[in-house]
Amino acid sequence: MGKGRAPCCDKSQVKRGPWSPAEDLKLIAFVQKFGHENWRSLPKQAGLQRCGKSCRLRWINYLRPDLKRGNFTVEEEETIIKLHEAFGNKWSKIASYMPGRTDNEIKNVWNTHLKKKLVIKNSDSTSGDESKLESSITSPSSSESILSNEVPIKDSEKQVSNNELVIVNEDPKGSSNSLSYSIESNKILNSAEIVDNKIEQQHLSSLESYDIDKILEDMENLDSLIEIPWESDYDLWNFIDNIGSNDQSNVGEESVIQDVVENEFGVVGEIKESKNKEEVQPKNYEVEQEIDPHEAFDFNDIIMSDSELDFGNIQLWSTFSENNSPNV
DNA sequence: AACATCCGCAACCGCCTAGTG
DNA sequence: GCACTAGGCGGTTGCGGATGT
Repeated sequence: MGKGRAPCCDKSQVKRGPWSPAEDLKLIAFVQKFGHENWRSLPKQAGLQRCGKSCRLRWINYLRPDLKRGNFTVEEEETIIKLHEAFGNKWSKIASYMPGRTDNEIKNVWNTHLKKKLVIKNSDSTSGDESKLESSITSPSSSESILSNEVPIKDSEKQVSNNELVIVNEDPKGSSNSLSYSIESNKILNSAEIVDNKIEQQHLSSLESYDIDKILEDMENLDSLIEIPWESDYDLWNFIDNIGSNDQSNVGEESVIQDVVENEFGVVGEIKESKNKEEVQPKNYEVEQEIDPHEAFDFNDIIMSDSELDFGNIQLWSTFSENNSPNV
């Protein structure tokens, strides 16, 4: 071995830059089936021309099903500020106290919003107004649901609006361990997020005096409370939604994607009404380059019955069972 | 309308650390 | 204790959309 650190992979052999939907699906499908015990070997096995690190990052920061997505709430921002006071730039540490948020996301929010805000706040501290920080990144709009993943919470923890329906079955014993969720009218809502939000609100309300022990305790409880379903990704779904409605390129791959979507995610028919057809091409996605089929694993392998799936805590929106109201 | 600038965020880079032999 | 590997982490970059001129 020569001097210096060996590169984690051969940069000339791997694709870089934004991930395509097809790459995402391959990664998701592979991780769902085989897990990610070895990121280094994963790309080759999954038929991805990506560095293992890149796959790991993509999974952790974007594809992981338990990600919350959407804008940060004022409470979350305040939590970040408090945790940053305690831990400094230990983003992963901070992220560990904020389920559904990634260290990268928190880091970005800090660098782009909160740092500036704190500077302003400090310079204005003579004004004496120590009221809550006004969130510049929180969209208050209640008209968004699936797009922003900001799901308004009603007292009953059930959300029924227009064509959207989420059923949250509360355990009559109060353990909150059983969740059900539904997809109606081609819209998907993340019920776990509703519960997540509720718990977080309780959790945050207990944070007034910033009790780290309390946070830790809640976090432990959180792990046992929530089973998180596959969370829809707007761009991905939007892309998939429009597969077949545009040009006829990559027809084979599109049909595979469609199969995966229908068989694995339990979604049939249109996924979402596109408000604006100019949005058809998702932001930040590239046109997928063909991957050598001899290198790639057989995509059909990943299309399996629910009984074959064992994702532990990570669960896709699996095809509904006979009674059409699956329990997670 | 065209161009310049700003801003947010996904992705990359390289160092650090833990695990293993 | 050392060498090596892979995963994790924090800092940084660069693309693309939003906004300003």
